[in-house]
Amino acid sequence: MLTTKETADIFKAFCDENRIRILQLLLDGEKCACKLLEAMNITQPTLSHHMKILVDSGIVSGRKEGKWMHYSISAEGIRKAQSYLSYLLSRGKDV
Amino acid sequence: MLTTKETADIFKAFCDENRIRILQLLLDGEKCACKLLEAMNITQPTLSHHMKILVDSGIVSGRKEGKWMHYSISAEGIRKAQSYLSYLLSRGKDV
DNA sequence: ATCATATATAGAGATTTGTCAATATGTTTT
DNA sequence: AAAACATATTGACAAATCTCTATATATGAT
Repeated sequence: MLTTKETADIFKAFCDENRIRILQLLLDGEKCACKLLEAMNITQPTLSHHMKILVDSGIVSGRKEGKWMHYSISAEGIRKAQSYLSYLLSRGKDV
Repeated sequence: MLTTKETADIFKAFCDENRIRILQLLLDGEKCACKLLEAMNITQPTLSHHMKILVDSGIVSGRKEGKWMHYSISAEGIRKAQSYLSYLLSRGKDV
């Protein structure tokens, strides 16, 4: 079971538009930070900032290979978020 | 299909600790704003602010009855968030 | 060793978000 | 109509977040 803060932190990964775009880019598989960077209209340090939030939250996993960082969506992280939502649904009433 | 901003807005509902606590309180069913207020250590305007975010995002639905507002978790809203996560999983690789 | 490249970190400014006190709106009771 | 109560809105301040420039670190190539 997650704490209130842990839960909020996981979902923080999804509440910035640039991070949603990054996830969109990762949908078709692992990508290098440099590829993400050229696809987005932000500076390199800003990308680095967002990748840190995504990785720390467990939603994305990073793999270092030489001087490149390869990022991909982490099924395990997504499932953690999913199970919280299921938990809410399991007892929520309405519609 | 949701826009980037719509997606981010839905998840914004979950990224504040007080809102997670509110959802926790709503787990056992509909509650009046006054009940939420006495269970939480925030002022009435602050609660009102958070309820607006939760309702606007579709995660919670509100029902007015006389002078009371009754809030409950909206299954439909939760499902929208769930389906975005499923979408990420459907193509994400890794673990 | 030096240089070039990829990424991370530090620090500063701008924007957004959360919080409160004060006040407004809407509803019920007297 | 006035008073009492529940909730919403406004406006101000504080804290958190996003973004940038400058710089540091790490790796590979010359």
